[in-house]
Formats: sequence, structure tokens, C-alpha cells
Amino acid sequence: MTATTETEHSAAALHGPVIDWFDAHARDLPWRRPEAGAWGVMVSEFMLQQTPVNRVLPVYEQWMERWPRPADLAKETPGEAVRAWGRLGYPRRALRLHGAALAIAERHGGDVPSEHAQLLALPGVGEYTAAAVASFAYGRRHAVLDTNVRRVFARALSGTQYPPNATTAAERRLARAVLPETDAVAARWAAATMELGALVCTARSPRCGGCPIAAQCAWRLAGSPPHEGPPRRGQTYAGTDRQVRGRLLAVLREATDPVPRAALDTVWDDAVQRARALDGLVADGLVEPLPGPAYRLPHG
DNA sequence: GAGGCGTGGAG
DNA sequence: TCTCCAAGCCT
Repeated sequence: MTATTETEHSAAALHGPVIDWFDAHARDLPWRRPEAGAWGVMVSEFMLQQTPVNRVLPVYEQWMERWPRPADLAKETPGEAVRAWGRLGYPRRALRLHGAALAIAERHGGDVPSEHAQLLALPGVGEYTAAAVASFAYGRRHAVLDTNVRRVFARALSGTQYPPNATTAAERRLARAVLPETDAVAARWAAATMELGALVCTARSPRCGGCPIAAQCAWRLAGSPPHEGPPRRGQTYAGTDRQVRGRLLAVLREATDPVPRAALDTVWDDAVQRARALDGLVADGLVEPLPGPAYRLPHG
């Protein structure tokens, strides 16, 4: 028996338990309901990129009520998308979601595309998000490799506590090898492995007592060895340009009229860093400079 | 491929 | 308090 065949064989034994567990324990999230549609799935995926579910929920509800279809968002200025994004973080995602809505309205007749390649061509849609939308919204068969799934596979299949820092070709190969054959089961498997990673096979303290595949988990069978290799670099935040950008944008989100530069000067003492951060926001298209000088969220 | 990019909750 | 980390993407 080849290694690949063996992997597929042992993986097949995981499908049932993991999907059964999902049927019993899946959270009732709004973007999982049928009425969410492909657009709801896409909006949720953008918001969930690096932001926890609990913080996404209220913003998602407001967003979908205000812009129930891509064409509705496409009519707005990008600044309105940034404003409605609120404090979810990484506001470039709001800009990209607005850009994706424009592209969907123009190139796809207002309907979120179902093909992976077409999704991937949209701004802000990478390998993960394209696979997630195709799988969750359209039931297509794709390897959906997010941080949760990578961790579940690292433990259950590879026997390590954590996956590598960056996604490797080996991980993609493994994810494809264990993907169920049919579209419907593959889509269910993708959602189930993500949920297992989010609720049970968590990064800090996994709840192995509640895991449907604990008895087959390669990491546990190896004695739960600690992580080897370079520690994952913790990102410092205090004092960075990111923090300054956040403060500047917070002022502009709250303002309805253009904000004079003098008003922005109060958010950070270091004038050099403040100017650099503001320039960066302008360069990113998150802020529009006006005569005065004054600034506002982008109108066009 | 490494580094930049927000924000806030949990341990 | 401080560290970690949360459904990534882009350059």
C-alpha cells in the first residue's frame, strides 16, 4: 500500500465522525443559513479574515440589511464601506469588498461567481476565500485550507502541535488527498473541519475530551509532543504605524464632514510618524486628501 | 517569502 | 499587565 493510499484510507475513517460531530454541534451562524446566499457567504468571509466571529456578527447583520446584493454596495462610495466596516480591523478589506462588489456588478451580472478562478480574480479574494465561497455557497469540491483546518490536519494527520508558519505545498497535497469524493460531502467536510478547529481543536488549549477523532489523532498518539522549530512571531502593535493609522481612520470614520489636518494632529504626538501614517492611508486609498488641507473617507 | 496591515478578547 | 491569537491578502 502506498503512502498516499494509506493516507486516503485513514482519512476516509475520519469523514464520518467529523461530519456527524458537525451535524450535532455546528453553530447557527447567519451566513450558514440558506437565505444568506452567496453574497452573504462572501461578505462573511471577508469580515472573518483575521477577525473573530463574535465581533463580525453585528457588523455582518447591518451590512447585509443595508447592502443585500453586490449591486447595492457597488453604488456606494468606497468610503461608506470603510465607515460601515467599523472597528473590525484591517479596513483595506472593506475597500476590497467594495471593489469586489463593483467587479461582480460589472463582470458577472450582479451574481457572485461560482468558479474558483473567477472568484480568485476578485480583489481581496485569495486562495482560501475563493475555495470557501465556492464550497460553502455553491457546494463545490475544494480543499479549504484556513488556519483552523491547517491546525486540525497538523495534529490529526501529521502529528504536530501546529502547522508551519506559511502554508506549504505538502499541506495542500494532504488537504486534496483527504478530500471526500463527492461535491456535497466535500463541502460538508470543509465546513466541519473548520468548525472542529474553531471549537475543539483550538490553538491554545484543545478540548480533546470533546473531539470525535481524538482516538485517531496522530499528535495525541505520539504523546502530544510540544511544537518544534521557530516560535511564531508575535506581532507588536503599540507604537507602530498600524496603531497610528487606526487612530487616524477612527477620527475620519466618525466625521461626516472633511476633517482639517489640525484635528488629526491631536491623535499622535510624533509628527513624522503621523505624517507617514496619513500618507500611507492616502496611498492605500483609504483616505482622500482635500484642499485646506483636510481629509475624508474616499468618495470615488 | 517575509513583512505590513487593526482591533479587542481571553488566559 | 502582557502575550497570544482570530475563517488572510497583497507586495
